Amino acid sequence: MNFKILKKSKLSNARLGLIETSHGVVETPCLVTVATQATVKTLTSEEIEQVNSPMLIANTFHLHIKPGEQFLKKAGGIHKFMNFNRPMMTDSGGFQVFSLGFGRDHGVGKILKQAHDAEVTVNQKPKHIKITQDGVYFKSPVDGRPLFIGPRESIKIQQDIGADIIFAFDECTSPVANHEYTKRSLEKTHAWAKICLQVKTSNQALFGIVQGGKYKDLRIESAKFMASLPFDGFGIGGEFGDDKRQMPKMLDWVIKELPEKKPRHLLGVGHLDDMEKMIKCGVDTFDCTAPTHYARRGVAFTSEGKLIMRTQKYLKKLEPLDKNCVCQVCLNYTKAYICHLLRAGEITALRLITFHNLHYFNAYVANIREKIKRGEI
RNA sequence: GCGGUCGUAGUGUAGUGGCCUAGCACAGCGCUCUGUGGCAGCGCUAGCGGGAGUUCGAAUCUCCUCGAUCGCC
Repeated sequence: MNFKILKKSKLSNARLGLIETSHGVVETPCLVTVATQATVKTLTSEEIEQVNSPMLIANTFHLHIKPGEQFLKKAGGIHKFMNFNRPMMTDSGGFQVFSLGFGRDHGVGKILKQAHDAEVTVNQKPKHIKITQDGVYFKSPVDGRPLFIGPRESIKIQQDIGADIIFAFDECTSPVANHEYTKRSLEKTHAWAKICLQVKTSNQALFGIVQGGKYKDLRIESAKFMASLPFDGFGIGGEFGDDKRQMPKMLDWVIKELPEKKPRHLLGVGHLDDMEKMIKCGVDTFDCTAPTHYARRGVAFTSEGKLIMRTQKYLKKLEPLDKNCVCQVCLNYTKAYICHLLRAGEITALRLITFHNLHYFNAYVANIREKIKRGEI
């Protein structure tokens, strides 16, 4: 992988760049489309290209469970397996330490909407997983058999999967973790980061992940630590405070410490109203489930806002989801048809909305790139 | 015309005298979803066909009435 910076904004920390890999070149900033189980749910790989998704991120934990990295390696790697020839990333499994651990216990996501009673303290242990100095014991959601993933295992799996960019194994901490817990967790994440660098033998790009929760001292410490290591780029993980309006401030703490010449990936954040703020902080790539996840709940993103397509008010609307959109769904199908399909329980509705949402999100980011190009942000 | 069975939210149903200010499912409406769980979670709206009686108390018992359905003439 090679990263080139084409332009730096004079108004903000935003920048235009190119990530070059053996599977092609990606213009940044860009949204990385989520393909956890080697698929963008409901779409074929040909369709992923049609919605202009430049890069995908799959998941180590899920692919380890099925079909297994040994098989993926035999199949010629993930690109060949899923017939997708653009750049790909794999997430390390570190997010599952949170989502299957304290996140599940407390029913919280990585971004808190409001104050929460729960607190993660240093002596607390998650109910369903076990975190040790060496890694994490999970139970397979398929058959309950024990799974162990640490930095060595994660890198090994990611090498076999064969994405262009891989991530160091980390512990994504809960937004309700206190300072002491987060500090201890950070020590593990840092130790694991070094191990990841040591054990990697492939020529894949390896990104270290900055953690530290909402705590300024820890975020800065983590960013400095990761920056001191020979990573090819950086992930910014974990949570962003009790209120996502704080996110730009927290990104500033971190990005200030990261080397300018290397790409920065913001993990798991990217609602439409977040994008410009993040990009102005200097984020190059980011991934988010919103376009695809909302699509499967029947919600379409348009220039008129979020449309809940199941409601009966769309049953008779013989017009496209978005009049300004040029995607194949908007050119060929109506709200009435999509509404009918949703209410009839037909899976094609989910496909059509997924296709449109991704096209819409990708166009939205492309527009932000244009703004940087024109010197507007 | 006679006899039987049955009428509970939009739909399908639970409930056979007090634990029913009537439960559930789907539908409707609203909210949630950010390193992903397609068909989810939470909330709201909405009903005992109508009337009279028995009873301390009726969706539940009695009578009348309306409607559905089956059988017989």
